[in-house]
Amino acid sequence: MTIRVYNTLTRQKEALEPLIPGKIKMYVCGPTVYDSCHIGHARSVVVFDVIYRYLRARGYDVFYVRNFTDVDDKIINRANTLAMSPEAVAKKYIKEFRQDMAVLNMCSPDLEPLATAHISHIIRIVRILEEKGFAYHRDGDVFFSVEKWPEYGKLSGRKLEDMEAGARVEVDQRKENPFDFVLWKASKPGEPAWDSPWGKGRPGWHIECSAMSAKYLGETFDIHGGGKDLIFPHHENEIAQSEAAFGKPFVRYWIHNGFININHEKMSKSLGNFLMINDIVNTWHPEALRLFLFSNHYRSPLDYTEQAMHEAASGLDKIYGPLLRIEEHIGKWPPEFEKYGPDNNGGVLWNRFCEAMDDDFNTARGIGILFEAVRILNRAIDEKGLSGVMRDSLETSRIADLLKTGNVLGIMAETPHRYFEKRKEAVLESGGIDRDWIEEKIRERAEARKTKDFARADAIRDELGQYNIVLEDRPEGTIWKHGDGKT
RNA sequence: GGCGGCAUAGCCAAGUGGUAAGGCAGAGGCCUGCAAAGCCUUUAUUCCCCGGUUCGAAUCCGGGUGCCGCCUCCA
Repeated sequence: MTIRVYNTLTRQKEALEPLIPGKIKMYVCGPTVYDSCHIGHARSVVVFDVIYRYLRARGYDVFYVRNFTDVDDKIINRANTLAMSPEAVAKKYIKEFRQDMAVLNMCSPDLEPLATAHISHIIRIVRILEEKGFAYHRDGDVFFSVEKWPEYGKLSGRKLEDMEAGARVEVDQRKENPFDFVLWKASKPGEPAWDSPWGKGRPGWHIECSAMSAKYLGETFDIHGGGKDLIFPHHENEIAQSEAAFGKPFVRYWIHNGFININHEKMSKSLGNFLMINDIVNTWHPEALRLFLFSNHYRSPLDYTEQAMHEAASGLDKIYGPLLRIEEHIGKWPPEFEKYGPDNNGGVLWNRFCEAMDDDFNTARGIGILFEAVRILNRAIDEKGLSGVMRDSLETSRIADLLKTGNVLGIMAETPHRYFEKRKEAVLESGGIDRDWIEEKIRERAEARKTKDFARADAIRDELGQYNIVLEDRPEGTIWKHGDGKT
Protein backbone atom coordinates (compact mmCIF):
# COMPACT_ATOMS: atom_id res chain seq x y z
CA MET A 1 0.00 0.00 0.00
CA THR A 2 1.26 3.42 -0.83
CA ILE A 3 0.47 6.55 1.08
CA ARG A 4 -1.12 9.26 -0.98
CA VAL A 5 -0.85 12.89 0.05
CA TYR A 6 -2.45 16.01 -1.30
CA ASN A 7 0.32 18.24 -2.55
CA THR A 8 -0.53 21.94 -2.50
CA LEU A 9 2.03 22.50 -5.24
CA THR A 10 0.40 20.19 -7.78
CA ARG A 11 -3.13 20.46 -6.35
CA GLN A 12 -3.63 16.73 -6.39
CA LYS A 13 -3.05 13.62 -4.36
CA GLU A 14 0.25 11.95 -5.15
CA ALA A 15 1.95 8.77 -4.05
CA LEU A 16 4.42 9.58 -1.30
CA GLU A 17 7.83 8.66 -2.64
CA PRO A 18 10.59 9.98 -0.42
CA LEU A 19 13.86 11.16 -1.86
CA ILE A 20 15.64 8.37 -0.02
CA PRO A 21 13.49 5.24 0.17
CA GLY A 22 12.35 4.52 3.70
CA LYS A 23 13.40 7.91 5.02
CA ILE A 24 11.29 11.03 5.25
CA LYS A 25 12.55 14.48 6.02
CA MET A 26 9.84 16.80 7.22
CA TYR A 27 9.86 20.47 8.15
CA VAL A 28 6.90 22.18 9.78
CA CYS A 29 6.65 25.89 10.40
CA GLY A 30 6.45 26.41 14.11
CA PRO A 31 5.12 29.39 15.97
CA THR A 32 6.34 32.94 16.15
CA VAL A 33 6.73 33.13 19.88
CA TYR A 34 5.05 36.39 20.80
CA ASP A 35 1.87 35.16 22.48
CA SER A 36 0.13 32.12 23.93
CA CYS A 37 -1.00 29.35 21.61
CA HIS A 38 -4.56 29.18 20.42
CA ILE A 39 -6.57 26.28 19.08
CA GLY A 40 -5.44 27.07 15.54
CA HIS A 41 -1.85 26.37 16.52
CA ALA A 42 -3.08 23.21 18.19
CA ARG A 43 -4.69 22.00 15.00
CA SER A 44 -1.63 22.59 12.92
CA VAL A 45 0.68 20.91 15.37
CA VAL A 46 -1.70 18.01 15.98
CA VAL A 47 -2.15 17.42 12.25
CA PHE A 48 1.58 17.13 11.67
CA ASP A 49 1.98 15.19 14.89
CA VAL A 50 -0.36 12.51 13.58
CA ILE A 51 1.33 12.53 10.18
CA TYR A 52 4.65 12.02 11.96
CA ARG A 53 3.26 9.24 14.13
CA TYR A 54 1.59 7.52 11.20
CA LEU A 55 4.64 7.62 8.95
CA ARG A 56 6.68 6.09 11.74
CA ALA A 57 4.04 3.46 12.40
CA ARG A 58 4.27 2.57 8.72
CA GLY A 59 7.97 1.98 9.12
CA TYR A 60 9.47 5.18 7.81
CA ASP A 61 12.52 6.63 9.41
CA VAL A 62 11.24 10.19 9.83
CA PHE A 63 13.35 13.19 10.67
CA TYR A 64 11.03 15.92 11.84
CA VAL A 65 12.10 19.54 12.31
CA ARG A 66 9.89 22.31 13.65
CA ASN A 67 11.33 25.76 14.14
CA PHE A 68 10.66 28.59 16.50
CA THR A 69 10.58 32.06 14.98
CA ASP A 70 12.18 33.94 17.82
CA VAL A 71 13.03 37.21 16.13
CA ASP A 72 10.31 39.20 14.44
CA ASP A 73 8.41 42.51 14.43
CA LYS A 74 5.60 41.00 16.45
CA ILE A 75 7.97 39.87 19.16
CA ILE A 76 9.60 43.29 19.30
CA ASN A 77 6.20 44.97 19.59
CA ARG A 78 5.14 42.58 22.27
CA ALA A 79 8.37 43.18 24.14
CA ASN A 80 7.69 46.90 24.13
CA THR A 81 4.18 46.36 25.48
CA LEU A 82 5.35 44.05 28.24
CA ALA A 83 8.46 46.12 28.99
CA MET A 84 10.57 43.03 28.47
CA SER A 85 13.42 42.27 26.13
CA PRO A 86 12.50 40.50 22.89
CA GLU A 87 14.70 37.61 23.99
CA ALA A 88 12.76 37.27 27.24
CA VAL A 89 9.44 37.37 25.38
CA ALA A 90 10.59 34.62 23.05
CA LYS A 91 11.87 32.54 25.92
CA LYS A 92 8.63 32.92 27.87
CA TYR A 93 6.42 31.81 24.99
CA ILE A 94 8.70 28.98 23.94
CA LYS A 95 8.34 27.61 27.43
CA GLU A 96 4.58 28.02 27.31
CA PHE A 97 4.39 26.39 23.89
CA ARG A 98 6.30 23.38 25.13
CA GLN A 99 3.98 23.03 28.10
CA ASP A 100 0.91 23.19 25.87
CA MET A 101 2.38 20.61 23.53
CA ALA A 102 3.17 18.26 26.39
CA VAL A 103 -0.39 18.53 27.72
CA LEU A 104 -1.74 17.74 24.27
CA ASN A 105 0.38 14.58 24.15
CA MET A 106 2.39 15.83 21.20
CA CYS A 107 5.53 14.03 20.06
CA SER A 108 8.59 16.21 20.20
CA PRO A 109 10.15 16.89 16.83
CA ASP A 110 13.66 15.57 16.36
CA LEU A 111 14.87 19.13 16.28
CA GLU A 112 13.42 22.51 17.25
CA PRO A 113 15.85 25.06 15.89
CA LEU A 114 15.74 28.77 16.65
CA ALA A 115 16.05 31.41 13.98
CA THR A 116 18.45 33.42 16.12
CA ALA A 117 20.83 30.47 16.36
CA HIS A 118 21.25 30.38 12.58
CA ILE A 119 22.13 33.93 11.67
CA SER A 120 25.33 33.00 9.88
CA HIS A 121 23.47 30.49 7.69
CA ILE A 122 20.87 33.08 6.92
CA ILE A 123 23.46 35.66 5.97
CA ARG A 124 25.20 33.13 3.77
CA ILE A 125 22.01 32.49 1.79
CA VAL A 126 21.22 36.19 1.45
CA ARG A 127 24.71 36.71 0.08
CA ILE A 128 24.30 33.90 -2.42
CA LEU A 129 21.04 35.47 -3.58
CA GLU A 130 22.72 38.81 -3.90
CA GLU A 131 25.64 37.35 -5.83
CA LYS A 132 23.32 35.52 -8.19
CA GLY A 133 21.38 38.72 -8.80
CA PHE A 134 18.14 37.70 -7.11
CA ALA A 135 18.46 40.25 -4.36
CA TYR A 136 19.24 43.94 -4.04
CA HIS A 137 19.86 46.13 -1.05
CA ARG A 138 18.60 49.56 -0.01
CA ASP A 139 19.86 51.34 3.13
CA GLY A 140 20.69 48.19 5.06
CA ASP A 141 17.62 46.26 3.90
CA VAL A 142 17.97 43.43 1.40
CA PHE A 143 15.04 42.51 -0.82
CA PHE A 144 14.30 39.49 -2.95
CA SER A 145 13.36 40.48 -6.48
CA VAL A 146 10.32 38.42 -7.44
CA GLU A 147 10.56 39.41 -11.08
CA LYS A 148 13.94 37.69 -11.33
CA TRP A 149 12.31 34.43 -10.32
CA PRO A 150 10.05 33.33 -13.19
CA GLU A 151 8.31 30.64 -11.16
CA TYR A 152 7.17 33.04 -8.47
CA GLY A 153 3.55 32.22 -7.66
CA LYS A 154 3.66 28.52 -8.51
CA LEU A 155 2.65 27.34 -5.05
CA SER A 156 -0.19 29.74 -4.42
CA GLY A 157 -1.33 29.67 -8.04
CA ARG A 158 -1.21 33.36 -8.61
CA LYS A 159 0.44 35.63 -11.10
CA LEU A 160 2.18 38.82 -10.14
CA GLU A 161 0.05 40.87 -12.52
CA ASP A 162 -3.19 39.46 -11.04
CA MET A 163 -2.49 40.49 -7.51
CA GLU A 164 -3.76 43.78 -6.21
CA ALA A 165 -0.55 45.25 -5.09
CA GLY A 166 -0.83 47.38 -2.05
CA ALA A 167 -4.60 46.92 -1.88
CA ARG A 168 -4.49 47.07 1.85
CA VAL A 169 -0.93 48.00 2.74
CA GLU A 170 1.24 50.87 1.81
CA VAL A 171 3.99 49.74 -0.55
CA ASP A 172 7.58 50.44 0.38
CA GLN A 173 8.69 52.82 -2.39
CA ARG A 174 12.21 51.41 -2.35
CA LYS A 175 10.96 48.06 -3.69
CA GLU A 176 11.40 47.37 -7.39
CA ASN A 177 8.20 45.36 -7.35
CA PRO A 178 5.53 45.63 -4.66
CA PHE A 179 5.83 41.90 -4.00
CA ASP A 180 9.53 41.96 -3.38
CA PHE A 181 10.04 40.82 0.16
CA VAL A 182 12.68 41.49 2.73
CA LEU A 183 15.50 39.00 3.30
CA TRP A 184 17.44 41.07 5.73
CA LYS A 185 16.21 44.04 7.68
CA ALA A 186 18.22 46.89 9.15
CA SER A 187 17.68 47.09 12.90
CA LYS A 188 16.54 50.22 14.62
CA PRO A 189 18.33 51.20 17.83
CA GLY A 190 17.34 48.91 20.67
CA GLU A 191 16.15 46.11 18.41
CA PRO A 192 17.89 42.76 18.20
CA ALA A 193 20.77 43.15 15.75
CA TRP A 194 23.54 41.13 14.20
CA ASP A 195 26.51 42.25 12.15
CA SER A 196 26.12 41.62 8.47
CA PRO A 197 27.63 42.75 5.16
CA TRP A 198 24.76 45.27 4.99
CA GLY A 199 25.21 46.66 8.49
CA LYS A 200 23.52 45.82 11.77
CA GLY A 201 20.29 44.00 11.12
CA ARG A 202 18.09 40.98 11.57
CA PRO A 203 16.64 38.33 9.29
CA GLY A 204 13.38 38.72 7.41
CA TRP A 205 10.61 36.31 8.30
CA HIS A 206 10.88 33.80 5.46
CA ILE A 207 14.60 33.31 5.18
CA GLU A 208 15.07 31.44 8.46
CA CYS A 209 13.07 28.46 7.18
CA SER A 210 15.13 28.28 4.01
CA ALA A 211 18.31 28.37 6.06
CA MET A 212 17.35 25.89 8.76
CA SER A 213 15.64 23.38 6.49
CA ALA A 214 18.66 23.35 4.19
CA LYS A 215 21.00 22.89 7.11
CA TYR A 216 19.16 20.01 8.76
CA LEU A 217 17.22 18.35 5.94
CA GLY A 218 19.15 19.24 2.82
CA GLU A 219 18.51 21.61 -0.05
CA THR A 220 15.77 19.30 -1.29
CA PHE A 221 13.60 17.46 1.21
CA ASP A 222 10.32 15.57 1.35
CA ILE A 223 7.57 17.25 3.33
CA HIS A 224 7.03 20.86 4.30
CA GLY A 225 3.94 21.80 6.21
CA GLY A 226 2.03 24.49 7.99
CA GLY A 227 -1.31 26.26 8.12
CA LYS A 228 -3.08 27.19 4.90
CA ASP A 229 -2.38 30.85 5.54
CA LEU A 230 1.31 30.21 5.12
CA ILE A 231 0.94 29.24 1.45
CA PHE A 232 1.14 32.90 0.54
CA PRO A 233 3.37 34.65 1.05
CA HIS A 234 5.51 32.65 3.46
CA HIS A 235 5.94 29.37 1.61
CA GLU A 236 5.84 30.99 -1.80
CA ASN A 237 8.75 33.14 -0.69
CA GLU A 238 10.62 30.23 0.81
CA ILE A 239 10.45 28.39 -2.50
CA ALA A 240 11.72 31.43 -4.38
CA GLN A 241 14.63 31.97 -1.98
CA SER A 242 15.68 28.38 -1.67
CA GLU A 243 15.39 27.40 -5.29
CA ALA A 244 17.03 30.60 -6.48
CA ALA A 245 19.89 30.19 -4.02
CA PHE A 246 20.52 26.45 -4.36
CA GLY A 247 19.38 25.87 -7.93
CA LYS A 248 17.41 22.74 -7.13
CA PRO A 249 13.85 21.80 -6.21
CA PHE A 250 13.09 22.78 -2.63
CA VAL A 251 10.28 20.55 -1.37
CA ARG A 252 8.61 17.49 -2.84
CA TYR A 253 5.31 17.56 -0.95
CA TRP A 254 3.63 20.64 0.47
CA ILE A 255 0.99 19.92 3.10
CA HIS A 256 -1.30 22.60 4.54
CA ASN A 257 -3.98 22.31 7.18
CA GLY A 258 -7.29 24.19 7.20
CA PHE A 259 -8.50 26.75 9.69
CA ILE A 260 -10.65 26.57 12.78
CA ASN A 261 -13.77 28.66 13.21
CA ILE A 262 -15.27 29.41 16.57
CA ASN A 263 -19.05 29.07 16.62
CA HIS A 264 -19.18 29.53 12.84
CA GLU A 265 -17.03 32.65 12.99
CA LYS A 266 -13.48 33.20 11.90
CA MET A 267 -11.09 33.56 14.80
CA SER A 268 -9.86 37.11 14.74
CA LYS A 269 -8.43 39.78 16.93
CA SER A 270 -11.29 42.14 16.16
CA LEU A 271 -13.95 39.64 17.22
CA GLY A 272 -11.88 38.85 20.28
CA ASN A 273 -12.76 35.18 19.97
CA PHE A 274 -9.32 33.65 20.15
CA LEU A 275 -9.53 30.39 22.00
CA MET A 276 -6.37 29.47 23.83
CA ILE A 277 -5.21 25.89 24.24
CA ASN A 278 -4.94 26.44 27.94
CA ASP A 279 -8.58 27.48 28.24
CA ILE A 280 -9.75 24.39 26.41
CA VAL A 281 -7.73 21.82 28.30
CA ASN A 282 -8.84 23.33 31.57
CA THR A 283 -12.37 22.33 30.65
CA TRP A 284 -11.92 19.29 28.44
CA HIS A 285 -9.62 16.35 28.42
CA PRO A 286 -6.72 17.03 26.00
CA GLU A 287 -7.44 13.79 24.19
CA ALA A 288 -11.02 14.97 23.63
CA LEU A 289 -9.53 17.99 21.89
CA ARG A 290 -7.39 15.71 19.73
CA LEU A 291 -10.38 13.58 18.88
CA PHE A 292 -12.31 16.70 17.95
CA LEU A 293 -9.46 17.91 15.74
CA PHE A 294 -9.43 14.58 13.90
CA SER A 295 -13.18 14.51 13.42
CA ASN A 296 -12.89 15.95 9.95
CA HIS A 297 -10.27 16.08 7.27
CA TYR A 298 -7.20 18.18 8.03
CA ARG A 299 -7.62 20.34 4.94
CA SER A 300 -11.25 21.25 5.65
CA PRO A 301 -12.33 24.08 7.89
CA LEU A 302 -13.37 22.89 11.33
CA ASP A 303 -15.96 24.56 13.50
CA TYR A 304 -15.29 24.62 17.23
CA THR A 305 -18.45 24.58 19.32
CA GLU A 306 -19.36 23.50 22.83
CA GLN A 307 -21.52 20.76 21.33
CA ALA A 308 -18.71 19.45 19.14
CA MET A 309 -16.46 19.19 22.20
CA HIS A 310 -19.20 17.41 24.11
CA GLU A 311 -19.47 14.88 21.33
CA ALA A 312 -15.73 14.36 21.23
CA ALA A 313 -15.64 13.92 25.01
CA SER A 314 -18.49 11.38 24.89
CA GLY A 315 -16.68 9.57 22.14
CA LEU A 316 -13.53 9.40 24.22
CA ASP A 317 -15.48 7.95 27.16
CA LYS A 318 -16.91 5.39 24.81
CA ILE A 319 -13.42 4.38 23.69
CA TYR A 320 -12.01 4.17 27.21
CA GLY A 321 -15.06 2.22 28.47
CA PRO A 322 -14.12 -1.25 27.25
CA LEU A 323 -10.45 -0.54 27.93
CA LEU A 324 -11.30 0.02 31.58
CA ARG A 325 -13.17 -3.28 31.70
CA ILE A 326 -10.13 -5.01 30.29
CA GLU A 327 -7.79 -3.30 32.72
CA GLU A 328 -9.96 -4.27 35.68
CA HIS A 329 -10.13 -7.84 34.42
CA ILE A 330 -6.41 -8.38 33.95
CA GLY A 331 -5.40 -6.09 36.80
CA LYS A 332 -2.81 -4.09 34.89
CA TRP A 333 -2.25 -1.85 31.91
CA PRO A 334 -1.33 -2.13 29.11
CA PRO A 335 -2.13 -5.77 28.38
CA GLU A 336 0.61 -8.03 27.10
CA PHE A 337 -0.75 -9.51 23.96
CA GLU A 338 2.03 -11.92 23.08
CA LYS A 339 0.58 -14.12 25.76
CA TYR A 340 -2.85 -14.08 24.19
CA GLY A 341 -2.34 -14.29 20.49
CA PRO A 342 0.28 -14.55 17.79
CA ASP A 343 -1.05 -11.89 15.46
CA ASN A 344 -0.72 -8.51 17.06
CA ASN A 345 0.69 -6.49 14.24
CA GLY A 346 -1.61 -6.07 11.34
CA GLY A 347 -5.10 -7.36 12.01
CA VAL A 348 -8.12 -6.40 9.97
CA LEU A 349 -8.75 -3.32 12.06
CA TRP A 350 -5.24 -2.01 11.68
CA ASN A 351 -5.27 -2.60 7.95
CA ARG A 352 -8.55 -0.81 7.48
CA PHE A 353 -7.27 2.06 9.58
CA CYS A 354 -4.14 2.24 7.43
CA GLU A 355 -6.26 2.24 4.30
CA ALA A 356 -8.02 5.34 5.58
CA MET A 357 -4.79 7.02 6.67
CA ASP A 358 -3.07 6.16 3.41
CA ASP A 359 -5.65 8.28 1.67
CA ASP A 360 -4.22 11.66 2.57
CA PHE A 361 -4.32 11.01 6.31
CA ASN A 362 -8.09 10.65 6.48
CA THR A 363 -8.46 10.64 10.24
CA ALA A 364 -12.24 11.12 10.11
CA ARG A 365 -12.57 7.83 8.26
CA GLY A 366 -10.05 6.26 10.59
CA ILE A 367 -12.06 7.28 13.62
CA GLY A 368 -15.17 5.77 12.09
CA ILE A 369 -13.32 2.47 11.83
CA LEU A 370 -12.08 2.84 15.39
CA PHE A 371 -15.61 3.31 16.73
CA GLU A 372 -16.79 0.30 14.80
CA ALA A 373 -14.04 -1.70 16.45
CA VAL A 374 -15.07 -0.46 19.87
CA ARG A 375 -18.60 -1.64 19.26
CA ILE A 376 -17.42 -5.04 18.09
CA LEU A 377 -15.24 -5.32 21.18
CA ASN A 378 -18.09 -4.37 23.52
CA ARG A 379 -20.30 -6.93 21.87
CA ALA A 380 -17.67 -9.60 22.23
CA ILE A 381 -17.33 -8.75 25.90
CA ASP A 382 -21.11 -8.96 26.32
CA GLU A 383 -21.26 -12.30 24.56
CA LYS A 384 -18.15 -14.09 25.74
CA GLY A 385 -17.29 -12.25 28.92
CA LEU A 386 -13.88 -10.74 29.53
CA SER A 387 -12.11 -14.00 30.14
CA GLY A 388 -13.58 -15.38 26.96
CA VAL A 389 -12.39 -12.38 25.02
CA MET A 390 -8.90 -12.43 26.49
CA ARG A 391 -8.54 -16.11 25.60
CA ASP A 392 -9.48 -15.50 21.97
CA SER A 393 -6.53 -14.50 19.79
CA LEU A 394 -8.81 -12.88 17.24
CA GLU A 395 -10.21 -10.62 19.92
CA THR A 396 -6.88 -9.83 21.52
CA SER A 397 -5.37 -8.96 18.17
CA ARG A 398 -8.24 -6.56 17.67
CA ILE A 399 -7.47 -4.97 21.02
CA ALA A 400 -3.82 -4.70 20.04
CA ASP A 401 -4.87 -3.02 16.81
CA LEU A 402 -7.12 -0.66 18.69
CA LEU A 403 -4.22 0.44 20.87
CA LYS A 404 -2.06 0.85 17.79
CA THR A 405 -4.55 3.19 16.19
CA GLY A 406 -4.72 5.08 19.46
CA ASN A 407 -0.99 5.45 19.37
CA VAL A 408 -1.15 6.99 15.90
CA LEU A 409 -3.85 9.41 16.93
CA GLY A 410 -2.17 10.19 20.23
CA ILE A 411 -5.18 9.08 22.28
CA MET A 412 -5.70 6.20 24.74
CA ALA A 413 -2.36 7.25 26.16
CA GLU A 414 -3.62 7.11 29.73
CA THR A 415 -4.32 4.00 31.69
CA PRO A 416 -8.12 3.70 31.58
CA HIS A 417 -8.41 3.73 35.35
CA ARG A 418 -6.42 6.92 35.54
CA TYR A 419 -8.48 8.48 32.74
CA PHE A 420 -11.75 8.01 34.58
CA GLU A 421 -10.14 8.79 37.92
CA LYS A 422 -9.04 12.21 36.70
CA ARG A 423 -12.58 13.01 35.72
CA LYS A 424 -13.88 11.87 39.07
CA GLU A 425 -11.39 14.09 40.84
CA ALA A 426 -12.74 17.02 38.84
CA VAL A 427 -16.24 16.17 40.02
CA LEU A 428 -15.05 16.07 43.64
CA GLU A 429 -13.28 19.36 43.29
CA SER A 430 -16.10 21.24 41.60
CA GLY A 431 -18.67 19.83 44.02
CA GLY A 432 -16.58 20.40 47.13
CA ILE A 433 -17.25 16.82 48.24
CA ASP A 434 -15.09 13.82 49.01
CA ARG A 435 -15.05 10.17 48.14
CA ASP A 436 -16.07 8.97 51.58
CA TRP A 437 -19.23 11.02 51.44
CA ILE A 438 -20.11 9.52 48.08
CA GLU A 439 -19.31 6.00 49.26
CA GLU A 440 -21.49 6.58 52.31
CA LYS A 441 -24.35 7.67 50.05
CA ILE A 442 -23.86 4.60 47.91
CA ARG A 443 -23.97 2.40 51.03
CA GLU A 444 -27.17 4.11 52.18
CA ARG A 445 -28.68 3.54 48.78
CA ALA A 446 -27.68 -0.11 48.84
CA GLU A 447 -29.43 -0.49 52.18
CA ALA A 448 -32.53 1.20 50.82
CA ARG A 449 -32.51 -1.08 47.80
CA LYS A 450 -32.15 -4.11 49.99
CA THR A 451 -35.31 -3.16 51.87
CA LYS A 452 -36.99 -2.28 48.57
CA ASP A 453 -37.24 1.36 49.58
CA PHE A 454 -36.76 2.47 45.99
CA ALA A 455 -38.05 5.99 46.58
CA ARG A 456 -35.21 6.51 49.04
CA ALA A 457 -32.71 4.85 46.69
CA ASP A 458 -33.72 7.06 43.79
CA ALA A 459 -33.60 10.16 45.94
CA ILE A 460 -29.99 9.40 46.83
CA ARG A 461 -29.16 8.85 43.19
CA ASP A 462 -30.77 12.17 42.30
CA GLU A 463 -28.86 13.90 45.06
CA LEU A 464 -25.57 12.60 43.69
CA GLY A 465 -26.72 13.57 40.21
CA GLN A 466 -26.70 17.18 41.32
CA TYR A 467 -22.94 16.87 41.73
CA ASN A 468 -22.60 15.51 38.20
CA ILE A 469 -22.21 11.99 39.53
CA VAL A 470 -23.71 9.02 37.73
CA LEU A 471 -24.17 5.63 39.38
CA GLU A 472 -23.83 2.30 37.65
CA ASP A 473 -25.20 -0.78 39.38
CA ARG A 474 -22.97 -3.61 38.28
CA PRO A 475 -23.13 -7.26 39.29
CA GLU A 476 -20.12 -6.78 41.54
CA GLY A 477 -21.51 -3.63 43.12
CA THR A 478 -22.32 -0.01 42.48
CA ILE A 479 -19.70 2.31 41.06
CA TRP A 480 -19.84 6.04 40.43
CA LYS A 481 -18.62 8.07 37.49
CA HIS A 482 -18.49 11.64 36.30
CA GLY A 483 -21.60 12.75 34.48
CA ASP A 484 -20.47 14.73 31.46
CA GLY A 485 -17.44 15.19 29.28
CA LYS A 486 -15.83 18.05 31.11
CA THR A 487 -12.88 17.56 33.36
C1' G B 1 -10.81 42.36 -9.69
C1' G B 2 -7.70 37.61 -9.29
C1' C B 3 -7.09 32.60 -7.02
C1' G B 4 -9.09 28.50 -4.30
C1' G B 5 -12.54 25.59 -1.41
C1' C B 6 -17.21 23.73 0.23
C1' A B 7 -22.72 22.18 -0.21
C1' U B 8 -24.43 14.41 2.10
C1' A B 9 -30.09 12.79 7.74
C1' G B 10 -31.96 17.07 13.50
C1' C B 11 -26.40 18.15 14.17
C1' C B 12 -21.04 16.70 13.02
C1' A B 13 -18.98 13.81 9.16
C1' A B 14 -16.72 9.70 5.58
C1' G B 15 -17.55 8.32 0.86
C1' U B 16 -14.42 10.49 -6.57
C1' G B 17 -18.51 5.60 -11.38
C1' G B 18 -21.72 0.21 -8.97
C1' U B 19 -26.31 1.40 -5.53
C1' A B 20 -25.20 6.08 1.17
C1' A B 21 -19.09 4.48 6.98
C1' G B 22 -18.92 6.38 11.80
C1' G B 23 -20.20 9.74 15.95
C1' C B 24 -23.81 12.83 18.69
C1' A B 25 -28.98 13.48 19.40
C1' G B 26 -34.04 10.74 18.77
C1' A B 27 -37.41 6.18 18.77
C1' G B 28 -38.22 0.90 20.01
C1' G B 29 -36.11 -3.58 22.28
C1' C B 30 -32.62 -6.69 25.58
C1' C B 31 -30.59 -5.96 30.52
C1' U B 32 -32.28 -3.30 35.33
C1' G B 33 -36.68 -2.53 41.02
C1' C B 34 -36.11 1.89 38.00
C1' A B 35 -31.80 3.77 35.88
C1' A B 36 -26.76 4.08 33.98
C1' A B 37 -23.31 1.56 30.84
C1' G B 38 -23.25 -1.88 26.91
C1' C B 39 -25.64 -4.53 22.93
C1' C B 40 -29.63 -5.12 19.04
C1' U B 41 -33.14 -2.67 15.74
C1' U B 42 -34.49 1.90 13.72
C1' U B 43 -33.68 7.27 11.69
C1' A B 44 -31.24 10.16 3.92
C1' U B 45 -35.38 5.69 -2.09
C1' U B 46 -31.28 9.70 -1.63
C1' C B 47 -26.50 13.29 -1.50
C1' C B 48 -28.13 22.33 -3.05
C1' C B 49 -30.81 23.09 -8.08
C1' C B 50 -31.13 22.30 -13.62
C1' G B 51 -29.24 19.88 -17.79
C1' G B 52 -25.63 16.23 -19.98
C1' U B 53 -22.25 11.68 -20.39
C1' U B 54 -23.01 6.41 -18.86
C1' C B 55 -26.07 0.01 -18.54
C1' G B 56 -25.26 2.70 -13.98
C1' A B 57 -23.39 9.28 -10.81
C1' A B 58 -23.42 11.83 -4.26
C1' U B 59 -19.19 10.69 -7.24
C1' C B 60 -17.57 12.75 -14.23
C1' C B 61 -18.95 17.24 -17.60
C1' G B 62 -21.73 22.08 -18.46
C1' G B 63 -24.78 25.86 -16.27
C1' G B 64 -26.99 28.04 -11.89
C1' U B 65 -27.69 29.15 -6.50
C1' G B 66 -25.74 29.57 -1.61
C1' C B 67 -21.75 29.71 1.98
C1' C B 68 -16.53 30.29 3.04
C1' G B 69 -11.21 31.22 2.66
C1' C B 70 -6.85 33.67 0.50
C1' C B 71 -4.71 37.90 -2.26
C1' U B 72 -2.27 42.06 4.49
C1' C B 73 0.41 39.95 10.14
C1' C B 74 -2.21 35.44 11.05
C1' A B 75 -2.09 28.14 12.34
